Amino acid sequence: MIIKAFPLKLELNWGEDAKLRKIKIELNLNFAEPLFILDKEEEKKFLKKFWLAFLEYWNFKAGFVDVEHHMELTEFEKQVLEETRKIPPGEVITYKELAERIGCPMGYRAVGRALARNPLPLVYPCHRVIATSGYGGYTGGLVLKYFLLHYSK
DNA sequence: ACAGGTCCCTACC
DNA sequence: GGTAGGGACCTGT
Repeated sequence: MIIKAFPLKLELNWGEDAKLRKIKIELNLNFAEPLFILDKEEEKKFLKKFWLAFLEYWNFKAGFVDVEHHMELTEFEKQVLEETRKIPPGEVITYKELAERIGCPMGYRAVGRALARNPLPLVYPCHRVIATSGYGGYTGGLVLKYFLLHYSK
């Protein structure tokens, strides 16, 4: 399923259990395109769920997209992602700060690695974690990270 | 064993 | 005083 919420393009993968597995996110500046593209008719019911949660985030009513999902990750990785949800919208913390918050002060590098594997951007707002020296990295590209931080929160 | 979405101290300019 | 280089730290494959 593809959703085009200008200037974002989201590609969503759902499990048979109707839980979200993966989001691929990228910038898409072509606005003359259909908003939703469903692979199968039965995806309609997932779409509604997601779209409502997405709008809450998009309209600054929620700090992240709160939707049912399933992830195959280690405890450490889950802990890292969970911690990103505690960062208030509009604020950022560093990889090091996040490492300290989960009680692993020397693990900032492992934190970066865990964030790089985040299968659900926006559901876990990993874009709010930056480097002490600047923006750090983002799997969807730094331009996207910059956009999310400054125009979306 | 190696690779990271890092950090920080050290040179050098 | 800015920045390039390198070693150290931690986790997952």
